[in-house]
Amino acid sequence: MTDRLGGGVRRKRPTMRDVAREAGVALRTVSRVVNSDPTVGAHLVSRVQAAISALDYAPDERAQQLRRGTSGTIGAAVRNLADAHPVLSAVDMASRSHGLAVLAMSTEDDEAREREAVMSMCGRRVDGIVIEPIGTSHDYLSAELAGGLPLVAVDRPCGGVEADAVLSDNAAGIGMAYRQLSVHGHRRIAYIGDDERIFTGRERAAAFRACVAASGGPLSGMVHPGVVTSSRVASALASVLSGPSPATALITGNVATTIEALRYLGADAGRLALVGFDDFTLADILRPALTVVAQNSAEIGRTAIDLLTARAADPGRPVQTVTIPVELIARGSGELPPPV
Amino acid sequence: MTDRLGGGVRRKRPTMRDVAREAGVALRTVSRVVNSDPTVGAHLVSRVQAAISALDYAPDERAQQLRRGTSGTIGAAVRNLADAHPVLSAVDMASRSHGLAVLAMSTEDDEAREREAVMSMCGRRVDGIVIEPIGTSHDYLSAELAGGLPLVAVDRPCGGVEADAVLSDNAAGIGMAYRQLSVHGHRRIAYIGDDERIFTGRERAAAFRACVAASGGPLSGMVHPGVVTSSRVASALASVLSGPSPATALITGNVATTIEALRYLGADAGRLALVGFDDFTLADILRPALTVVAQNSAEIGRTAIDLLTARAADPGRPVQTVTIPVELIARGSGELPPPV
DNA sequence: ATGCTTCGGGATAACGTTATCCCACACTGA
DNA sequence: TCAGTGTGGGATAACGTTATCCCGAAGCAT
Repeated sequence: MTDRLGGGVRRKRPTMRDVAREAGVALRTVSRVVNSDPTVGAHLVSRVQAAISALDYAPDERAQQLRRGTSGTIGAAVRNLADAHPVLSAVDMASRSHGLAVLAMSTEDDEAREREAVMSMCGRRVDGIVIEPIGTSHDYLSAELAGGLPLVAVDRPCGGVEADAVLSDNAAGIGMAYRQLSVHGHRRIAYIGDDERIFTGRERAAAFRACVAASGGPLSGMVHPGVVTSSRVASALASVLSGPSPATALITGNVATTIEALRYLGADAGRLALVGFDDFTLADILRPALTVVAQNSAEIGRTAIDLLTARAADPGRPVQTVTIPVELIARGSGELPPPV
Repeated sequence: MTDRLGGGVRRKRPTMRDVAREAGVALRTVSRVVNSDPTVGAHLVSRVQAAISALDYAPDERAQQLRRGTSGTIGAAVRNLADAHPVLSAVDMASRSHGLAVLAMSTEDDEAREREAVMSMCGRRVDGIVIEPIGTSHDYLSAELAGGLPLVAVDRPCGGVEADAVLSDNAAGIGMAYRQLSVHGHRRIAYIGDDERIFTGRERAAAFRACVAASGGPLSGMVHPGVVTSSRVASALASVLSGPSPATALITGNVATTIEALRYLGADAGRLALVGFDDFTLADILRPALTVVAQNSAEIGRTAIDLLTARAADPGRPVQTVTIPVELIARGSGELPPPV
């Protein structure tokens, strides 16, 4: 397990002391040159720089961090590193523009893993954490938060602790999807999505129920939240499409569900109107092309970093939840008419 | 730019010294308890642990790293954090099982960015680096490599320096694709892929030419390497499909090309036999489902970490290039017959 | 009772930086 | 010539750990 690297005899790196000796100056002078302190004479500067490049010296950031008290790194605990992750990418970009590096770790949708990752980041004394929370309770973080750790939840709020959050406007998104299908003549609309123990699953399912209630459509047997597995989506879909008055349209609550639904429908995909929550790369290539509610990942990432820096500057500021608008992208599948 | 966080008054964290004072023991004893040194008496251990949890103490890993001389972190410089990145995910998994964390940074296919990212990792004294090289020359790394930095190139080799590498068997993959199309009756097979300045683009185009030569098929106008843009793929495809004897089958050299080709073909996708290099999530949902040459990302990631740890253990070992087999997954698009 | 071993645990010096002090040197003005 | 004034640059003490020593007390045999 913990075999950490370094068995071999890796040549030790030159330190500031070595540079000082090489240049024939004091340690502190090298530090001054490295930090471009203007109080160093020009020819001393060049002598030190010569020594630096002669020895291939590069400062040890860990020592700098330790001394300075700041790490220049923010942690990003995301659900998954394998799938496309536009938010992580946006976080990376925004961080870079602040001179910060991103320590990305995946939580694999596992509560223990999440905790492990976050604690490891704390141990590394990151200057802040962006988290896509998976666990329902994050009170293990309360000590850190009380200590002033800037933490921003993305996509879902943290449970049990007060923390800044950036969320998508789930209710509005479901509303857009529902309206689009209604406008195109659908009355019997079904929803399949994530487990309601998950925040987004809960919000989206609730929003869907509200839409149905508001429009007076049929509700019973039309809402299928639950863990997203191939078989569960398949059976939910089968039940929704069978019986005397089957659904003519479907809203899927996340990418995984959308894909499983498409897999199940196969060549019959064109028979059922479909709007998926969340966009993905190939949605425009499918036949019919997929109508989606797209989240603004770039904006989410940027906002997360903004909140992080704001809290770092003022740990006492009130906790804030920012909701980012979503957008309906009509590509065809959501505009299919109901069968006559 | 470099505004680093920390403007606010973040409460300072408890240190080992604080714990020692709280528990009424010596500093060193706390360290012993933290590192579970067996030479500490049981009741002292519990007293120290009580103090630790009373103060919410967590050791500063940076100080540990500084003192121990090893960082427990490996850097991963990958082209892109936004797209699906199964190799990064595999690297993350494999690292975790070694007790290592992964510092992931994206290079955005930019040579300067790559250098910046790698140098930043070196400054953080990572124990090793996994890199998906983008630049053609990596001699800025020669000093680090000479110093014993374990570095493994993934997907493409580094240029100008000797370093371990894990590559996919590009030639075999193109061979499989070509054979599959031949077996299904195609004679006029075209190839569109990445720029030949890029290693994989070069290897795959060369392998394709070799296949054509070996089978005695037509070559002229059939090979289109170049930068992958929507317009270039479109015009290449148009040229390949026009004229008196158009191609009846196509091999695409990477995911981006595959997707652009599908976008261009639109509803006509079923008319052209197609095999894509590299698999992706929705390939099985397309109509017709896409036949691909799949790389073994999990194996690539695992092997990279293996090479890394091996070099860390023995910096003097010979540089090694490992080739990972690829696999043809027939889903339909590559098994379409030529039009009669 | 005394000498020897064993073993728990405390000072203290690193690790590679930066920040605080403080001194030595040149320069100016009377 | 001497006091006053910057000013470049060197010792040295942190930052929060761990490793090396070393000491005091207890256990054992004689």
